[in-house]
Amino acid sequence: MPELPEVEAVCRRLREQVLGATIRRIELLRPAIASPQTPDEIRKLARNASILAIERRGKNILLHLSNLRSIHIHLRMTGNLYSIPDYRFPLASYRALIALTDGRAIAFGDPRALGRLNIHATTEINQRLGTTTGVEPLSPQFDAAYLTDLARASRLPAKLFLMDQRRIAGLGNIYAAEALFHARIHPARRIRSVSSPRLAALQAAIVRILSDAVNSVYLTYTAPGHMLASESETLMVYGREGESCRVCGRAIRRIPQGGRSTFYCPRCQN
DNA sequence: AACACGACCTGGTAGC
DNA sequence: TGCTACCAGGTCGTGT
Repeated sequence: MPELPEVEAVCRRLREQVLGATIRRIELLRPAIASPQTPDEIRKLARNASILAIERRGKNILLHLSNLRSIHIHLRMTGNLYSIPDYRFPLASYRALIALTDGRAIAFGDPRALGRLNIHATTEINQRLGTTTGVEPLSPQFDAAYLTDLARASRLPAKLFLMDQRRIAGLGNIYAAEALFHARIHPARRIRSVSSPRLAALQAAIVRILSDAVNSVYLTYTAPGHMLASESETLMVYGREGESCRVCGRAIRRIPQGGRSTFYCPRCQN
């Protein structure tokens, strides 16, 4: 579910609420989310550690601990994290609880249970994420020239190119489709064949869409199952198959790409 | 090396 | 009502 803006919102909220807190115990209500690590292992690796920093990298969340280890969480499709005042009455969708010494807890809610929680040495995690997550699209490093270089080196269709976390980290199915609409690029078009001005427009669209979403999502992304409500009105193509394009009026189309649905306007995007 | 595809999970909804 | 089929914001492992 969550793409970069939602994950960023989760991190900001956690920073406000649990930065500096000490972990008393981690309870894995669904042990498989940590596999191959066991609940015992997870408990031992986090015991009595405090949360010194909370970092987002792409869609990954890192809780850096005082014991040189980090809790690595990926929300996948339906995950969410929020601090709760009392962990004695967990919801059925909770997959893990990080109990804090002050009595509160961080709940890892995830109806589909596809999310992940692991703990490793911080250096180890850094190493792994270094190879699996690419540039931060909201960092200064991500400019038109950077995107153009990436594009010229790829043979992928535009949509799949944007979804590849090793190149650009944080775009998912919704924002990739939206960015392509704003840059007027057909999602099936090979990214390397897109003109430089269009790539510059794409870079600008990515930054603008993600920035806007980070700000609006931060206000609304709280309870589980409550995500795109506020922005669904501003989506131009995602989830709008058969509805008319907000720019030209043509019917929005849906095509499969990489096993997922891609939405686009057949007139505006080419 | 660069794909496609199933697996991993649950819940909601459309259609019969 | 109840069943089935399909869909969902992500990633990984395996196969061609």
